[in-house]
Amino acid sequence: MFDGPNGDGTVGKAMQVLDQVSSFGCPVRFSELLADSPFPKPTLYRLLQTLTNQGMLAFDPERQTYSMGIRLVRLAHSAWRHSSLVPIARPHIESLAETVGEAVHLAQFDNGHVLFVDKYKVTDMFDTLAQAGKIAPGYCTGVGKAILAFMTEAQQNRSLDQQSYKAYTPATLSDRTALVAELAWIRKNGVAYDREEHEQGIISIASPILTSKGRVVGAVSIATSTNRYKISDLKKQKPYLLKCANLIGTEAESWQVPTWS
Amino acid sequence: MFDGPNGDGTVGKAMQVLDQVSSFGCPVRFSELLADSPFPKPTLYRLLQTLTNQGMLAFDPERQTYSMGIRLVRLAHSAWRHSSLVPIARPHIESLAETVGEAVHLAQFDNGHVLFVDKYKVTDMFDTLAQAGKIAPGYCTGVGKAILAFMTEAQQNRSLDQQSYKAYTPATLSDRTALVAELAWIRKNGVAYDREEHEQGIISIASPILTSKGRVVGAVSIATSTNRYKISDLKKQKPYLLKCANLIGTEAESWQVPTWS
DNA sequence: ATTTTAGTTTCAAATATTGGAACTTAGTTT
DNA sequence: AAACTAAGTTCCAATATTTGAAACTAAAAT
Repeated sequence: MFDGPNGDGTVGKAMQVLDQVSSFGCPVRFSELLADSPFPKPTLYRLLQTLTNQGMLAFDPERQTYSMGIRLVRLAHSAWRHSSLVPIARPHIESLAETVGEAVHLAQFDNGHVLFVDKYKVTDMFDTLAQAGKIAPGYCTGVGKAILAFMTEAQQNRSLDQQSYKAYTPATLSDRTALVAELAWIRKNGVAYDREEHEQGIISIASPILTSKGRVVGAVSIATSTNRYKISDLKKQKPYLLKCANLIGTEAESWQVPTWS
Repeated sequence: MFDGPNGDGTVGKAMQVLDQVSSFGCPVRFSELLADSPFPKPTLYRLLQTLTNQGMLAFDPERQTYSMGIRLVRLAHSAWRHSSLVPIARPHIESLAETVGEAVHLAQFDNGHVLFVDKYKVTDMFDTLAQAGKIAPGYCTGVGKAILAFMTEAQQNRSLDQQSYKAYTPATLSDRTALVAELAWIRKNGVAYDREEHEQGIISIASPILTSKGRVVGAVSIATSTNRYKISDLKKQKPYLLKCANLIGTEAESWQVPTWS
C-alpha cells in the first residue's frame, strides 16, 4: 500500500503523528487526534504508545492527554547548536541589531513553513528562547517571501502548494497569483518587504541568505512596528541587511546544509 | 526478534539512531555511526535515509555527514512551551533569582540524564537559549541528586543503572554505594548539594519539585562559583529555594505530567 | 592498474504492522 | 439499578515492511 504523500514507512507515520500533536495547542485526547487522523484507530493508538514510550510524547494518565515529550528538547538542542544557521549567524545578527537598533530575526524553511531559529533585539533579549522554534507561514512574512523568491523552481512550486493563503490582515497576499508576481519583484530587487501582511502593525525588510552557488539557506530580517517606522525607513537599512546576509551566506558555504529545506 | 532493551519496533530503532547522532558532537559519517551501532549496515543506512527524508536529520551531501535536523527545533518548541515545567515554573524561578541574586536552574529528568529546561540569571540573561536543552549526568549534579533521591525505588534503581559514575572532579561520588548513601542523606534533609562534583569551582543547592502526592517532577537549584560563595552561604538560601520548589510543585499538580521521567 | 574502503542496492526469508471486529471500562441516560 | 453510549484497549489472521547476507558500485589509496 502507498501511504499518502509521505512514504517512509512506520517511522514516517510516527513523525506525522508527532506533527499532528504539535499542531494542536497542546494536551490532546486520543479521540481528538483520531478525529482528523488518516490512520485507523488501533494504528494511531499504537503509534501514540510507541512515541510515548520513547519520550517523544508525554502522556498524562489523569487527563488522558498527549503532549510533546521532553526528549525532543534534548534532541533539538543538538539540532539548534549544530545544524541550524545559528552558530554562524549569531555574531552577524548581533552586530546588525546593534547597527540598526531594531529586532533582527533569523529564519530557515521547514516543510513550507518559516521557522524562526534565532532572534536578537538590542532592548529586550528576554524572549529569544520563546521565539526560537516558532513557525509562521511562508507566503505572508518577509523572511518567508525572501526564501521563496530565491528557491529553485521545483522547490518553489512544491512550497507554493503548501501555503494556505489565509488572509491574516487586509494586506495579506491571499492568492497564489499575487504571490508569484511579488516573488518576481523580490527576485529582481534582492529584498522582500512585509507590509503588515501577517500581523497588523508589524513590518519588516528581509533578505535571503544565499551561498556562493546561489542556494537559499535561510533569511534575515529587520522587523519593527508601524508606530515607530515606515517601510521607507526600513529601505534605508537595506545595505546593512544585505551585508549581514552576505556574510552569513559566505560562511554557511563551508558548513553543512540540510537537504530538506 | 527482540531488539535490545528497547522494543518499540522500527520507530524505537529510529529514535535510537537519532540519539546516537545527537550524542556525537556533530556532523558524523555513516561509517562512524555504523562502527558503534547495534544495527547491520543496510538497516542503519535505511533508518538514516528515512530520518533525513523526514527532516529529523540533516545530510550534507558534500561532506557526507549527518547532523540533527531542523524539524526537531520546531517540534521541541511545542514540547518546551507546553510539556515542560517551564511555563509554570518561570515566574517562580525569576523571583527566586531576584531574591538570591544568583543563577537559578530548572531541570527535569530524561532517560537517566538531567535535562536543563530553563535558566535564569539576574546579571546575564544571554545564554538561556544556549543552556536550555543541555544535559548533564544525574549522579554528580545538585538537581540530578535531588531528583534521584525522591524517585520511587523502581525508578531510582533503573536510573542508578544508567549512570556512568565517571569522576569529573576529585569530589565526584564515583560509585553507586557512595551515591546511595548520599541520596539517603538528601532524602532526610530535603535538599542536595553539589560540592564541585561535576565542575571544578561550581557549587549548588538543589531541591526536588514534588507534587502534593509526592511525585518528583523536576528540580530547582541555585548555582554559584566557589570564588564568591561557600556551601554554607548556599545553605542560608535553603528556605527561599524550598518555597520556590514548593510553589512550582503545587501548580504542577494540576498540570500534565510526563509518564517517562 | 590494482587494492581497499565507503557507500548503495538486491531479494527471498523473517517479521512487524495492519485494521475489522470484539471487548472492556467509564460515564450517561432512562 | 439496569440499559445505553462513548472512549479506550486488545485480538489475530492477512499482508505489507523490514531485514541483512551478499553482491555491487564509486571513490580513494597504494
